[in-house]
Amino acid sequence: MVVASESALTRGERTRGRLLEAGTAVFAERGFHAARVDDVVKTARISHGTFYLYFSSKEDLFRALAVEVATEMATLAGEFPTFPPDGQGPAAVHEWLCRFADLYERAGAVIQAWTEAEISDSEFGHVGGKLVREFIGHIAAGIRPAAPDLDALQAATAIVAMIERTYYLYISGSLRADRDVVVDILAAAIYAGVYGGHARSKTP
Amino acid sequence: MVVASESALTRGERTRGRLLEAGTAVFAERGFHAARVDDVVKTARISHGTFYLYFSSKEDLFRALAVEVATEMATLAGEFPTFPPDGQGPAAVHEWLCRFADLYERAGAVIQAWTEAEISDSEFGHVGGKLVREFIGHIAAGIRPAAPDLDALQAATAIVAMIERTYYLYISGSLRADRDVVVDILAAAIYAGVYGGHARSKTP
Amino acid sequence: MVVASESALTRGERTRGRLLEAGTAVFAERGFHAARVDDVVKTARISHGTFYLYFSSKEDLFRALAVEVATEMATLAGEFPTFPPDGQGPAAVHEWLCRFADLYERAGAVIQAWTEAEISDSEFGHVGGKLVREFIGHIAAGIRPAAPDLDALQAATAIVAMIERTYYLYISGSLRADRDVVVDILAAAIYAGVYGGHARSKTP
Amino acid sequence: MVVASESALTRGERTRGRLLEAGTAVFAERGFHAARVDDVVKTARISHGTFYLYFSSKEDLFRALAVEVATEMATLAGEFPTFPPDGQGPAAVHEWLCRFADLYERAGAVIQAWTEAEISDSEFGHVGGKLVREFIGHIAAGIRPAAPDLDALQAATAIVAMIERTYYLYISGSLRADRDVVVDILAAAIYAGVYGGHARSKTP
DNA sequence: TATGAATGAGATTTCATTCAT
DNA sequence: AATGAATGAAATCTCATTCAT
Repeated sequence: MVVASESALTRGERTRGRLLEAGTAVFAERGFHAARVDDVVKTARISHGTFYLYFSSKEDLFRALAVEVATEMATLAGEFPTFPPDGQGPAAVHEWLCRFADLYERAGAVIQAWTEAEISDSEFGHVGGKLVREFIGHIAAGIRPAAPDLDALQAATAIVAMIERTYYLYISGSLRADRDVVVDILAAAIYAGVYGGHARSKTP
Repeated sequence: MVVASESALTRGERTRGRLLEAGTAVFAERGFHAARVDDVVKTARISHGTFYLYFSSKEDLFRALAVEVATEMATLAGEFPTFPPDGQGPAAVHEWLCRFADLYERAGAVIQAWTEAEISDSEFGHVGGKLVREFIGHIAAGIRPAAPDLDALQAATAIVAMIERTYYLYISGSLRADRDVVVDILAAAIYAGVYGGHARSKTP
Repeated sequence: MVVASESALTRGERTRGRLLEAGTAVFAERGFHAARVDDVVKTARISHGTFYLYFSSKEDLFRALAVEVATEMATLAGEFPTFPPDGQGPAAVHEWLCRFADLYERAGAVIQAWTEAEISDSEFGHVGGKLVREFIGHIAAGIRPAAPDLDALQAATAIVAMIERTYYLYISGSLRADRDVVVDILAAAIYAGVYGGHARSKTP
Repeated sequence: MVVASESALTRGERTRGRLLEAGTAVFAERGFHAARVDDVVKTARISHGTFYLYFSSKEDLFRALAVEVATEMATLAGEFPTFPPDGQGPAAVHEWLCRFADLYERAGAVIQAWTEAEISDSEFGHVGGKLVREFIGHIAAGIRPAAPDLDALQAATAIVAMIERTYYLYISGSLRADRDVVVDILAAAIYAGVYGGHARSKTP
C-alpha cells in the first residue's frame, strides 16, 4: 500500500516531539522536582510505558530539553552585535534583546528548572556553568571594541546577569512592566555601562 | 533559689532555633523540593516528632526562614547609600555590596528555594514579588539624586537584577572569580550606569 | 484470533474486587479506625501503590464498601413481606429474616464501622441516617395493612432497631444462642408487636 | 494553717475527676480510636504528663469510664419494674425508660466506644457480653410474671436490643423524633410484646 | 511501537508515651 | 502533684520506574 508521505516524520519521531513539548510545558508550570512524569505523559497523551521508550528517566527528558535550549542560547550569544567604538548601532542590540526575549519566553522555564536541578545534580551544574561562561565570552567579544579600557569580561558578566534576571522578573510577574519597556531598560543599561552615556528610551 | 546560669532562651526556643539553622543548611545543600524533613531533623539532631511540634510542614519551616530573610533583605535595601550628585561616595556602595554578599552567602539558598517554590505556590510568589518591588524602590531612592535624567526606577530594576544574578553565578560556581572581584564588577557597573562614567576597579 | 478463555473482568476490575473483599475482611476483623491500609493490601496481596490507584484513601475504600452494602440493604428492605391482615404469612417474615442474617453476616462489619465512622465524619452519618429512615419506611409499608390502628412508622422503628441490634449481639458473641433461635426470637417479637399475639417459636 | 475543708476532695481527686469528665466528652465526640490523649488533656486543661499520673494509658481511662457506666447500667437494670400479670403498671416502665434515656444521653458515647473497642480488644468484649447478659437477665425477671407462656429470656433479648438501638438512633439523629415519642414507641412495643395487646401512646 | 497495571522505596505526618525539670 | 518538650514507632500516601500484554 502506498502512503502519501505527507509527514516527513515517523510515528516515533512525532511521539518524541510531543514528549519534548509536554516536558517544556510541565517543567514550566511546576519546576523540575515538582514535575511528575505523570503530568508529562498526560499532557502528551501517551502512556507511562511509552515515555520510557524514548527517555530513560525524567532527568533524561530534561537533559534533552536543556541541550536544545543550550544550543539555541549558544547560537544567539554568537550573534550578539559587535559594538562599534563610535557608539553607533543601538538598533542591533535592541533587536538582539528582542530575540533573547522570545527565546526566554519559550525556554525560560527550562532555564529556571536548570537552576533548580543544578543544586542537587552536579552534571547539570557543570554544563550550565560552561554555558554561562561561553555566553559571557560572546558578549565580551561584542563590547570589547567599544570600550577597550574596561575589562570586557567583567562588564559582560554584569550584563549577562542583568539580562537574565531582568527577564526572569518580567516573566515571573514581579515586574509590572511591558515587554517593550523591559527591552528598553536593558538596552539603556547596556549602553550606559559600555559607552558611559545615558542612552534614552526608544519607545515614547 | 539562685540559678547559676540562667539561659536567655528556653529549651523550646533553642530547639526551634536549631531547626531554623538546620533548615537553612539543608535548603542550601539540596534546594526546596529535594530537601527532606528527614535531612533537617538529622542535621538538627532531633526527632521527627519534635519537628512537627514547631512547624506544621516543610513548607511552614520554609515560610519561617523566608520571613527572616525577607526582613533582613528589606532592612539592607533601606540602607542603600544615597548617591551624591557629584559622583562621590563609591566606598559606601562598595561596603553595601559587601554586606549584601554576606547576606547572600548565608541566605542565598533560601532565595533560590524561594524562586523554586514560587513556581507552584502562589503565596510565596506574591510575597517575593512584593519584596523585589520594595527592594527596587529603595535602590531607586538612593540613585535618584545622582542622575535625575534617567528613570531611577528602571535603572534600579536593572541594578537589582544584575546584583542578584551576579552573586548567584558567583555562589553557584559558574563564575570563576574571587568575591572581591565580583563586588568590584558590580560597583563598577553601577557607577557606569548611574554616573555614565567608568569607575575603575579597586583591586588591581 | 480466537481467545480461549475470555475473562469477563479486566485485570483492573479483578484487582479492585480483591481490594473490596480484603477491605470487608479487614474492617470486619479490626474495625474502621484500627484497620490499616497495610492490612488491606497484605490481605489482597497487592502493593501499597496499587491500592492508591483504585482508592484515594482508606475512607474512600470504606465509602465504596458502604455504598455496596447500602444498596443491598435498600433492596432487601424493599422486599420485606406485606403482612396480610389475618395474621398469615409468618414463613415469609421468617425467610426474610434469614436473608437479613446472611447479609448481616457478610456486611455487619461494614455496618459497625459505619457507626464508628459516623461519629467523626458527618457525610457517612447523613447517608446512614437516610438509609435507616428508608429502611424503616419499607418495613412500615409492610406492616401497615396488618395493624392499621398502630402507628406503622413507630412500630417499624422499634422493629428495625430490634433486628439490627439483636443480630449485632449475636454476631459479636454477646448472645449465646444459635442463629435459628435468633431468627425465631425476632420473628416472634415482630408478630407479637404487630398482631398483638404470641407467635410461638418454630424450633422446639 | 487551718483550711476550712470546703471541698471534700483532694487536688488529685479533682484532677482525676476532670480527666474522667474530659474523657467522656472526647470519646463522645470522636469515638475511642479517633480520640487523642491530646484532646483529653486539652479539654481537662492539664498536661500530658499529669494524664499518665492518673491513668496508665488511653485504654485505662476508657476502662475506668466503662466501669462507671457498667455499674450504673447494672443498677438500672436491677430496678426494671416487675410486670404484674394483669397488664397493670405501664407508668413504672415508662418512668424506667426515661431513666434509661437519661443514662444513655450521658453515657451513650462510652457505650458506642465500647462497641468500637470491643472489636479489637477481647477484654472489653467479654466484659461487655457479660454486662449485656446480666442486663437481659434482669429484664427477663421483670417480665416473666406477666407472660409465663413466652420465653422470658428471649423476649428480654429482643427488648434490650430494641431499647438500646432505638435510643442510639435517636441520639445519633437518624430518627427525627422527640424524646417523649421515642419513650412512647418503646413502651408501646414492650407492652405489645409482653401482654400481646397494643398499648396506645401516652403523649397526645 | 504502545499500553497501563503494578511495584516498592521513600517521603510526610501522627500520636501514645516518657522523662527531665 | 504537675509540667510540657521530646521521642520514635507506625501509619498514610506519592511517584519514578518496570513489565506483561
